[in-house]
Parts: sequence; structure tokens; C-alpha cells
Amino acid sequence: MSIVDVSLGRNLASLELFDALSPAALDEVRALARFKHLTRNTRIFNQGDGSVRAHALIEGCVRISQSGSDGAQVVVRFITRGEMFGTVALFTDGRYPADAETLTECTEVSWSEADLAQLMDRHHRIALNFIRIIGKRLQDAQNRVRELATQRVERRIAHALLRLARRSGHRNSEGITIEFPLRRKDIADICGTTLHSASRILTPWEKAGWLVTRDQRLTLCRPDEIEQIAENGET
Amino acid sequence: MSIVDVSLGRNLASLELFDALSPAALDEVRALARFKHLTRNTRIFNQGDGSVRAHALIEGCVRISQSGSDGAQVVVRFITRGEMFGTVALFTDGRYPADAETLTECTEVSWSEADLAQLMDRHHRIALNFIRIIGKRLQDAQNRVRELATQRVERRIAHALLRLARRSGHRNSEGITIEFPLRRKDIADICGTTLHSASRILTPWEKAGWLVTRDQRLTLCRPDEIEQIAENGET
DNA sequence: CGCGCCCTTGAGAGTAGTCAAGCTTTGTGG
DNA sequence: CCACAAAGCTTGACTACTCTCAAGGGCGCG
Repeated sequence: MSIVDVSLGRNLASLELFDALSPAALDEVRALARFKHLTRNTRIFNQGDGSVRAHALIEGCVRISQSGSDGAQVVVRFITRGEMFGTVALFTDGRYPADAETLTECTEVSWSEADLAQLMDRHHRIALNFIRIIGKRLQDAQNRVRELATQRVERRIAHALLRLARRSGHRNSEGITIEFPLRRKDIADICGTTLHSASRILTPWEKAGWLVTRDQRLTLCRPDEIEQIAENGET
Repeated sequence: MSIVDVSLGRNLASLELFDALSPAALDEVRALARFKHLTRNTRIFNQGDGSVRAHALIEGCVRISQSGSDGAQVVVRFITRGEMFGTVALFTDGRYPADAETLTECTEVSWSEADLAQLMDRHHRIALNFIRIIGKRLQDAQNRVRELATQRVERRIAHALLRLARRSGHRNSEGITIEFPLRRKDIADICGTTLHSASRILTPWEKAGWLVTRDQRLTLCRPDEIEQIAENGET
């Protein structure tokens, strides 16, 4: 077993899907896994593609986005190290409902639908983990629906930034830096607004020193102020 | 076994969650089930309640709605005969994320979280069915996010009505009647708009003869016209 | 008959989208 | 290393969709 295998093996155990699995079971999981290294800005799958696989990210950042027949686009989710993606299509209609594209260099691992079904069959725990994961996603999605339906753009952006910071933020001397590259357009597509509105809202925040964009990375310097907006809808 | 038991037993087999289960397995399922009859406008559970159960509706209609801390409300989903509800909370945080209220007289059946886990453990098929069900819901939710983010109210209402008609519509001489009582406010809360906007949009459609409201039941007389609006965003 | 619930309609205001132009940063090739 | 192109961002002017506030009508029920 090479050094790479060892380290990947350890990483598999840290995926939520394989939480609390025995070493023997993990061996089986690893035997069926397909690892892949990807460069920046690579499509992993496209909306509508068949032959779906269950994916997990070992390292890097991936953007999941969905477009309607009219071309309008929303970002469904950002994926970071340790998270699963492409899971919605599994065991339902067998087509990816969204696109996945790498934002950085990535290492991903994936299993075919049939192999995953077999693993679940032999290790009941995996099925339960899977249920927990998509249950949480469903809650997230429903909260997002409520936000979109009831809150205004400024507040949605504040919420989105806080959520991203909480989930994938690194604390440093300036504040909390969100680890993946975010263009204004991405922020807009997360919040269901336009590039223009996003820009109009973020610029004053930058001017006020509440956040900084550098090299497409966002740092929240004053999360407290942004929290204010998220809560009250005003400064 | 009484006549009621027999008929309920048959009904259990028709629930998607217990699809393709052996008669023996269904017996186990039934043994752990708790049946309940409910009158109109009854709360089944409240947002935030603990000790969650897995629910399924044998007969009737239920509205699932969620409110934010500011009181704003959205309808998450309408449940009709044969569907599950209250599923999101299972195996995640153990609190209902929404309210459930009956819109008609109802018969529901439910299982405790522990009992369902045990059933899944013994009958792997149930877990797979469960995954399929919430996978589909997740897709629905994501599509809804996209609609809210990219489409205007009129189009969202058209889509919502068509979806409801497709899922719970009965064809008759006038058109397709949606089987549960829908107030204007409900339609608004489904589409993330206000009672006023919903009314302003629906009234012209009624005037044009595309739909009729009678006794809080909606009938789509001209689904083709509504389809037009859903597709093109114009008449 | 009066009250409550639901729906409709009008007027006005404001949020956010569209269109358009110019600026900054990044990347690439000479 | 510079020049130029491409991509991303900001900003202004304008428009319009949708919300808010307000008033009134219809219907059923006690």
C-alpha cells in the first residue's frame, strides 16, 4: 500500500457517509472507490448527465449550480473537503439535476450507484448516514426557500456570507476568511439576485471596513455588523 | 382482525415507504404503527416540537408550513393520501422544522423514530425507499429555490397550480380540480408572495375563464393557458 | 343582525431588475 | 516586460414589479 493509499484511506473514514464504520467495512468501501485528481475550473458532471455516481471531495472546492430552461442560474451549494455531492440523483431518476465545477485544484472520490447500493446493503450504517446527510440538506433547502420568499436581498446576502463563513471560514488576524474563491456573480447566484445588486450591496460594506475581498477570497472583518443586518434587516 | 385493520393494512402496503415489502414485513410495520383520526384544522405537530415521529397520511389533506423568527410564513408542502410527512426531522436533529395542520378530516399513521430505525434495520428495503422519498423532496426543494430566485410571481403561481393539479388533481367535466381547500393566502405562501399579489393575479384568470374557485377548491379549466404563462412568462 | 373571515381593489412607495458605460484586474502572447 | 484582450466589478439612470397601507364587499355562522 503506497503512502497515497494510506492517506486516502484515512480520509475516507473522515467522510460523514462512512462515519462509525469498522475498519473492515472501510476496506470494502475503499476497494470500490474511484479516485480522481482535477485541475481548476473542470466540469465534474453536467446537469442532465446519466450514469450518476456518488461523489465526495477529499480536497478542494466545488460549485454546484443549476440552470433553468431559460438560462437563469442559481448556485445550489458549495462543496468543501469532506462533503458529499451529486447525491440527490442517487436512487431517484438517475440524472444529475445540476452542474458541478471545480473552483480550485481538487481530489475527489466516487462510487457507482450500484456499488454504493451494495455497500449500503452490507453495511446498514452507510444507509443511515446517507439519510442523515440528505435530511440535513433538505432542511437547508427549505430554510433557503423561506429566506428567498420572505427576506430582501441585503439580508439574504448577509445570511449567505455568515453561513459560508461558519461552514468554511478560517479565523485569522483580519477576521474570518471564506476558503473558496467567490466572484460577485457567485454571491448573486447563491442569493437569487443579480450581479449588480450584489455589487451595490457589498461595496458599501467594503467601504465601511466590514469585509475585504482579496484574490477572490472574502474576509469578514466585522461579522457582528453583518449579523446585525442578517437579524434586523437594517444597520 | 377487524374490517378496519384489514383496510388499514392494505393501505400501509400502498405507502411508498413500504413499497415492495413482503407481507410478513408489513405485519411488523403494522404492529408498530399508531393510527389516529383527526378533525379538520387540527395541529398534528408544531415547529420546534421534540420527540418526532414518522408520519403518513391514509386519508385527507395536511398543510406543512414553516415560519421564521419574524413571523413570515411559507407553505412547505401539501400532503395528500399516501404521502409521508414529518420526515425531515428524522435522524437529524429530532425537532420538527415546520407545523403540520389538517385541512380536512384525516386519518394518519405514525411510527416512533426508534421503531422506524428498527424496521429499517430489519428490512433494508425501507431505508432505500426512505432515501428515494427524501431524495425526490430535495430535488423539488431545489427546483423551488430556482423558481423563487429567477421567476416572477405570475409565473411561479402558474407553476404552483400546475404542480398541484398534476399531483392531486381530479379530472372532471369542467377541468382539473385540486382536491384540497386552498385559500388565496395558501397560494401566496406557496409562491412566496403576498395575499394581495396572488389575488391580483388570480382574479383576471378567473375572469378569463381559465379557472374557477368554488368552496375553496380550485378547478383549472384551461390548463393550456396556464401552461403558457408558466413556460413563457406571458400570455 | 352583526361579527369574523376571506377576498378584491386602489393608490403610492420602494426594492430590485435592466440597460449601458467605464473601470480594474488577470491572463496571454508578442 | 509590455500590450492587449478578456473577465470581473462598479456605478448611473431608468423602469417596473411587487409590497404596503387602506378601504370596502361578500359570505357564512352564531
